Amino acid sequence: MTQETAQDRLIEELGALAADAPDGLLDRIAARWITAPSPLGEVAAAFTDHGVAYVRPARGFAEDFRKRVGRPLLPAARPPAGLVPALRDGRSSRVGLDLRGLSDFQRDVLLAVRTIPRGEVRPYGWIAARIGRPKAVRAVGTALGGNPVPLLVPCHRVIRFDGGAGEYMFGGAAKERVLLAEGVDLERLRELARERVFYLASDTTGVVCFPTCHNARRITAAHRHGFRSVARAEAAGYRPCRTCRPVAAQAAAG
DNA sequence: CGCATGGCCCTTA
DNA sequence: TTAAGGGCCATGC
Repeated sequence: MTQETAQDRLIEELGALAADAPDGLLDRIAARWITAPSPLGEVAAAFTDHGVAYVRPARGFAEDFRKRVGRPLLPAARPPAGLVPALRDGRSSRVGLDLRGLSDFQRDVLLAVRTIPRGEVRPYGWIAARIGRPKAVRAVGTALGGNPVPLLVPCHRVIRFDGGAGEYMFGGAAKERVLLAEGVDLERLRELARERVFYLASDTTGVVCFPTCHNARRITAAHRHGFRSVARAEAAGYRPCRTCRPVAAQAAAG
């Protein structure tokens, strides 16, 4: 018998045991799941008593879950509060997550990504800087590739510094589609990038932002100035926005 | 500019 | 235990 078959058998038996257990115990052993519409199509979400642990397309979900999480999976009577709207349009970010079993690094990455507001994007390097590992840029991408809860941890809002969408577990096109649904104009970001503009500043507030920061979007054309780096903006007398925190992606960039 | 390359660091096989 | 490689990025032609 292969190891995988043995493992499947074990999971199945655990599930059978769990089915007869009292409710409280059951919910500590098994996960529950629901399906819901999302910009990626119909998705399913599995949750434990700690929070949502896994989100993937509804098609083939149970098998994906078994491979990745390996814990009995039972249907849920109702989803946790806020989950369905969060999956539908990414507006509610208050859904509890079960991130046990992840590395510290991956958890740090996911929690940082969760702070990116709907309608905005940040580069991979910004996440790296935020978690105190400014050089672990590629590793951030690796960590996001393993995001167990896409949409809830909005990894689609992390893009390349040059305005390219970058990779995505469901493909780059899907990433652009989700961002478009959230109101992000990637085309404009790429245009700016072509002119070497990665930050926008306002000469009325003296603040420099990432272009998608809601503060940056209110700058009128007459007062808007583009910059190639935070360092250059600071040299021109601007300070980084305290909302979007455009820390210098790389210290050397001048 | 567009492309290639080298550095970086976490994860997996 | 190690080595290879990835959802990147700055730099050098």
